[in-house]
Amino acid sequence: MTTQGPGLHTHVLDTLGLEIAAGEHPPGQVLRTDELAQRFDVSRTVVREVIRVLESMHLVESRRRVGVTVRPTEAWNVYDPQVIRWRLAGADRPRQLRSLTVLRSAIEPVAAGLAARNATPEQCAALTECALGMVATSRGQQLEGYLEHDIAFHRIVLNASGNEMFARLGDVVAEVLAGRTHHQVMFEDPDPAAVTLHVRLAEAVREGDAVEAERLTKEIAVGALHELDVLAP
Amino acid sequence: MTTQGPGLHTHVLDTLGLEIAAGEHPPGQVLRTDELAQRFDVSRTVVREVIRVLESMHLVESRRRVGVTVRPTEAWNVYDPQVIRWRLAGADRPRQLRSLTVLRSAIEPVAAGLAARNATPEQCAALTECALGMVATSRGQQLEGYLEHDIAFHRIVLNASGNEMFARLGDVVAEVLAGRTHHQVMFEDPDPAAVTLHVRLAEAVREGDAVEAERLTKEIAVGALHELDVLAP
DNA sequence: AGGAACAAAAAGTACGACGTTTATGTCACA
DNA sequence: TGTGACATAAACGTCGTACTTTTTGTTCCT
Repeated sequence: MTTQGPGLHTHVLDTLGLEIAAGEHPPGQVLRTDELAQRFDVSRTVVREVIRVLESMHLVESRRRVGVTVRPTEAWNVYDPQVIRWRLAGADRPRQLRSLTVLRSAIEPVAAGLAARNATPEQCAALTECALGMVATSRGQQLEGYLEHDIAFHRIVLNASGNEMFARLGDVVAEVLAGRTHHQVMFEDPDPAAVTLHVRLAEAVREGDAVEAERLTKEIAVGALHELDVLAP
Repeated sequence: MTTQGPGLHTHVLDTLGLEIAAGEHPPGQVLRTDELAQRFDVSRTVVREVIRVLESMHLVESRRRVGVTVRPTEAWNVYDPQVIRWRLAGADRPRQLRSLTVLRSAIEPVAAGLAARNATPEQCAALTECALGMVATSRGQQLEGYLEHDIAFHRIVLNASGNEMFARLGDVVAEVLAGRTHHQVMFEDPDPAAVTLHVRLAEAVREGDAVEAERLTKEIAVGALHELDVLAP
């Protein structure tokens, strides 16, 4: 997936963002707007708009008389879903996947605890449905279907937490889960233990058992971390 | 604080971002680039660049023949420090402060635990120094000095965790702490219990006691949450 | 009523010109 | 030889205009 619809601007932005995230333009390198316009065969107007967006993500910095400088990684807006996507597509996907999974392991247990207190009946029902969907697709190479339910499940938990910051992490989680499924062991069925944990988590949330929900989510998280440890360098 | 240096672009971006974050342009409202150009007395070029940045933050959506539509809050990139600053300056600062504090309460304990394992001697020393600075400024209306040390302290912990996603949350924490200090009880000295907890946390990190570091940070977090509950609606 | 052709509105794109800042080199002077 | 003022040029910043494309509303014909 590149990004969205048509548009000259979109193409240039996506290409440049991908390149920078991949480290093809090391920090400190300067890009000239004229050169970029020539390279992509677009007007300087389009390039400038792209630069402005990249600048708002702190991927580059534009200064007069010097040009557009690529900024070091520490400056990047690493929570921007767009940036995350670019980085996950690049070379250090493993590193990125790991740090995002650690982030999940911090957030999701707390979110699950809150969800147990705040989830609406509709959310509980949807959660149970997702868990059942995971069970149904957990065997026989139905990884795409499983992934879909898995993403939906975690998204519901984050939304049900009632905290806006948690809810907006749904996209990040989706990227992580998708990345994990698509770039690691496509030949194995998901861990049965994880499936069970999700089912029990749906129950705990439905029953309003916050501490159990938090505990189960922590277990899911450590499972995910362990999975990364065995499957990645 | 508006944002950064000079530049026509910066001014328009900041003004519009502030207005949208404040809800002055409700979701669904359409802005026309020509109108904006007229209003700010700048060229359409400048307006378009601003729109593109706003669009990358998912604050607006630009479509042909219809105009620039303001998007609902759920779509916003609420992790973008710029967006956070805009929202914190607006009307629903209390709500925002609360959800950010909950986020902190999820992240920082885990980060502190990691910091206890990974912190370098230099980081430990800096941490202790910050804690001492907090003690020194904890009495006698030195709130600005205290804030400075407090921010530095938490930033070090997040950095020392070794996780990039945690580290990049330093700016958010800084905004929260600053917002809390500047918009609530400026007349009271900080809670002595909190000061003690920070000192003990610095010790725990230095000694590599991860579980104690996590526990102490949780205590700090519940203290902050409680403080919000008594001081805000 | 239904659909197809058409017209208008707004953003998207391009281009060329000029302004502004600032890194850098040069020259004079001590 | 070193230092400071000054000129220069390179890059981005801003502007105005003209043209293109897409979407949408309207009108007219069947």
